[in-house]
Amino acid sequence: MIPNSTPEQVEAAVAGRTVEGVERRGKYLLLGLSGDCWLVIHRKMSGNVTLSGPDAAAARHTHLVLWFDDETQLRFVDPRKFGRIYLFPARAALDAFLLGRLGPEPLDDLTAAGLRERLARRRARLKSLLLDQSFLAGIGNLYADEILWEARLHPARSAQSLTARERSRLLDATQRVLLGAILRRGTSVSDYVDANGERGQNQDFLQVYGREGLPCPRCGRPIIRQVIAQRGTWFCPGCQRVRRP
DNA sequence: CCACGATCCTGCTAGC
DNA sequence: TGCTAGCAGGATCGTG
Repeated sequence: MIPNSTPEQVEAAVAGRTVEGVERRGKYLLLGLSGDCWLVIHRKMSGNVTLSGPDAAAARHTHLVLWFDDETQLRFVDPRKFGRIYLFPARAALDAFLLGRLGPEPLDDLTAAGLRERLARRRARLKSLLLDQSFLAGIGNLYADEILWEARLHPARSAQSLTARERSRLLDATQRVLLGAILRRGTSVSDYVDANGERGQNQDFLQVYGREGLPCPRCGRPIIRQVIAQRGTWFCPGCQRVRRP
């Protein structure tokens, strides 16, 4: 689970250091330690990062525990072991790693002109693009489906086929869906909990994801599920059409 | 450039 | 009740 280091090196690197800052870029959690050392965690499918007291029961599949002076523990628990822990000896090395993998932050760095230029260079289907972290950072399978529903766009539409109006809807939908999910402190469709062990609320507000057969909240047609871009994809065949009716 | 399959793992559940 | 096939919040690599 440590692609660019070893457990021994991680242990040696974190010992005695102070956490000076916590950042996020895409789906990567960045822990800035004293002396320009960076510990980076990606939760992938099933990982959770929590803070707990020293006496809290140890969950199965705990792979990393950071002990702080005040007895607090940061724990990384990941049953499927898809999660990854990286160690970078300097911010420059971390930035180089992220630069090659991540596109702009949808809520911070994305403009209408920026999105237009990025879409113009691509022919892929919208669903594939939204899942592509180098196109936009941080969007996963369920948010991709929710965004495309909100924007009334078919997941198999090709990027360069979008009209200016549709591009605008896509940008608005992306930001609205992500902001809504953040406001509700995340989507716990399964085991996700935040650092305090609290489940999010956004799973109770999903419009299409995981809702095959249920009526579209907008037009009432039953939601359908198809595999698109290798992933389960839920959308409304009534208001998300490849071509206008 | 793009689509797709395989791969890394464990746990849950729908269906028989 | 017990078994098993299928599916799951992700990303990478190789093939065509």
